[in-house]
Amino acid sequence: MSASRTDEILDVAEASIRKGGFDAVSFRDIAAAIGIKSASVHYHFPHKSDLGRAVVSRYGERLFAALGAPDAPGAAPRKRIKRLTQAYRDALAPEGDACLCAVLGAMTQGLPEPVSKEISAFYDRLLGWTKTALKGGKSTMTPEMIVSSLIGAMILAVERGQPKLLADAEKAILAAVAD
Amino acid sequence: MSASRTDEILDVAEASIRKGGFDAVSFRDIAAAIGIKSASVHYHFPHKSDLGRAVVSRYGERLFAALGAPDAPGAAPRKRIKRLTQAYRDALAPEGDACLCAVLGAMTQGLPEPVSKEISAFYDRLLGWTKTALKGGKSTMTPEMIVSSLIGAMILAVERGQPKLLADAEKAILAAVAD
DNA sequence: TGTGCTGTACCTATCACTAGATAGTGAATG
DNA sequence: CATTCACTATCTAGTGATAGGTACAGCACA
Repeated sequence: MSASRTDEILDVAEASIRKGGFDAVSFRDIAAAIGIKSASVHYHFPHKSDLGRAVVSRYGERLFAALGAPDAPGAAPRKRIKRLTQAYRDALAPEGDACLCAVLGAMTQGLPEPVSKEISAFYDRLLGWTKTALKGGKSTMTPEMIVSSLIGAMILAVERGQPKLLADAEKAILAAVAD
Repeated sequence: MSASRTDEILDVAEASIRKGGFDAVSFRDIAAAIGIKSASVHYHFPHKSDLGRAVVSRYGERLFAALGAPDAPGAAPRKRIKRLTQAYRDALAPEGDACLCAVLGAMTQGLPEPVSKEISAFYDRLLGWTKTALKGGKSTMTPEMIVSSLIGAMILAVERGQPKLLADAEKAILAAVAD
């Protein structure tokens, strides 16, 4: 009912990617997980690259919806950046899997071009958001440093099994940003 | 001549992993790259997990050899940490591929257990080295923060095609460490 | 009647992995 | 000295499993 078939497929695909990378996704496994056949998955996403692109795209849409406008009036830079760090902590939360784009960003080289382009667009947008969000305040960290420290913290937090590492990164980032 | 067959295999495997993750490695491709047959690769590394473990293990040995003792007399903490950041920059240098353990760290969940154990041991050792290296000095960054910022910077540097991002991380780390 | 979605059945390619034969080497043995 | 033995490293040939992807039929609903 609730979720469309397309969304069901994307849900399973996203979870698989976050657990084991792009190659961990298989049409058969996705189909089995939601109770259809692999040919039906191909109907919605003819090629695997279509599926990958869609997963990344939806992930981005959701993230930026959660972040809100980076230049929303009334929100100070520190508060905006806090929304960003919070989003990363939320991404880690439920299963202890790494954020989608941390995983895919780590191995863009080996992905189908449509997917790596989509990842690239995601980071274009994320860095742009962060840059705008910092405007009007003072930061000792560049947008790139903020984002990369979140990526690294997430990866190490997952590997070590220590969510605290991501919280530490958040603290360091917020300490570097003043309104 | 120089390199043993085992090393030749590990060279190709490491390059493949760094480009496309663990699943990008195939016995056939490795064999073809060095002019033998896949069955011969299996002779040296019966299972893929053996190969993965060996790649990570050799990578670690080389890195720690380059880092030297973390408590070598006469070397100040700042200088020691600089060796660490330099090692990461060297790892990025030749091909623009990400560091092996950044890639594998990003997706430990989907790896054969022997490989993920080896990755875990690598980070145990790396964090231990960094902790010891910081002794006697003052740092506003924990060992975990130093390592995770290098991981994140390397991943974003590769994705963006901007090696400078890793240099920026180095600067920030060195600024946080005082003798 | 057409459109949207799912099914069955199948394709070819690739995967990790194995059995067993072959050739070369070096040391021990007659 | 010649032979045998054990070992190393490679090959050919093949296994069964799984991958992405396709052709086409059926079915429900408008």
